[in-house]
Amino acid sequence: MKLSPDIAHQLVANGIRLTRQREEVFGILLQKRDHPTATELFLRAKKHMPSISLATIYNCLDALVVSGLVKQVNVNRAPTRYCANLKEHSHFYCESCGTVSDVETPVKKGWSLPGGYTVSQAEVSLRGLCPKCSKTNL
Amino acid sequence: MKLSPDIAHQLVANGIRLTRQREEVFGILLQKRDHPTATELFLRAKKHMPSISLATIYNCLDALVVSGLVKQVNVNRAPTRYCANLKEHSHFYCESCGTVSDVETPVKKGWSLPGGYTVSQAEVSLRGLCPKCSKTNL
DNA sequence: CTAGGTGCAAAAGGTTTGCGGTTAA
DNA sequence: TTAACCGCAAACCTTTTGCACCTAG
Repeated sequence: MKLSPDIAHQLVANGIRLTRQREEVFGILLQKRDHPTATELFLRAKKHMPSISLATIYNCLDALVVSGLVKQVNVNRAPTRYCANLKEHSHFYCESCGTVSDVETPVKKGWSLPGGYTVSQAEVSLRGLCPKCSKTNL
Repeated sequence: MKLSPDIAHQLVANGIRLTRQREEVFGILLQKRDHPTATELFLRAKKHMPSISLATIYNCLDALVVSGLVKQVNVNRAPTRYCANLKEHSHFYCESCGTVSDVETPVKKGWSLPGGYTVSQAEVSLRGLCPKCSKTNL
């Protein structure tokens, strides 16, 4: 997992230390892009680092989010999920199999909002059936 | 609060009973369109119906959401909020004062998603500064 | 060396569940 | 009448917090 240089740079730029735990969490997020929850990350991290604690997972996630390496994704009525894809994209929650996948954002750039609102962040959440489940449900 | 005919029709169409508690919860949602959380709804409902319980608020919300009278709104890392505005719109979360307001959806209809995804629901969540806070922060 | 991070355990919300009594239809 | 619903309390799950020990810089 040769990612230290990148992550180190980003963390240092935000005055945050690089620790083995943060590397581990970030590495997992890069490995399998399935938007795990904090608890899922905890279980996976324990395989390589049995002594890691859930509180540390949350701490690491905060550090990674603050330094812009990771984004939070919220799906209705479900625990927060995390993702390391920083390109502009939307999240698609499959109502059949529950997976969350990145999809191309079906909207054009240039958000103009009447009424004096200053937009700093936009998130598009989609729900429906993923390609796999669309076929199965025929 | 003369809303029984509408709500009754919608509920009955979904095989759900009209109860005083559900009327109360729906009424509150219509009164002050500030996207309250379940706990906020509970506190407001208790003023007119002191014996109502939080579990009932959740039950009522489920019934209202299932029957399409109310929508759920999720803001990152915050409790679920509810809204009775069924027109197409987005939600704007003000990072300064924490209010959630309905705003015109800055995207055009006709979501076309490549790759075989079937979209059943789309939600656009925006974050930033509301008009009031934009002025204050000058 | 030492500020910041880790691990543990306990607490704090938000939400769900089980159950005896109540009520809309 | 009776299936659905209510209120209560306990359970559940995610997330936060406090604190002693540890470690990256």
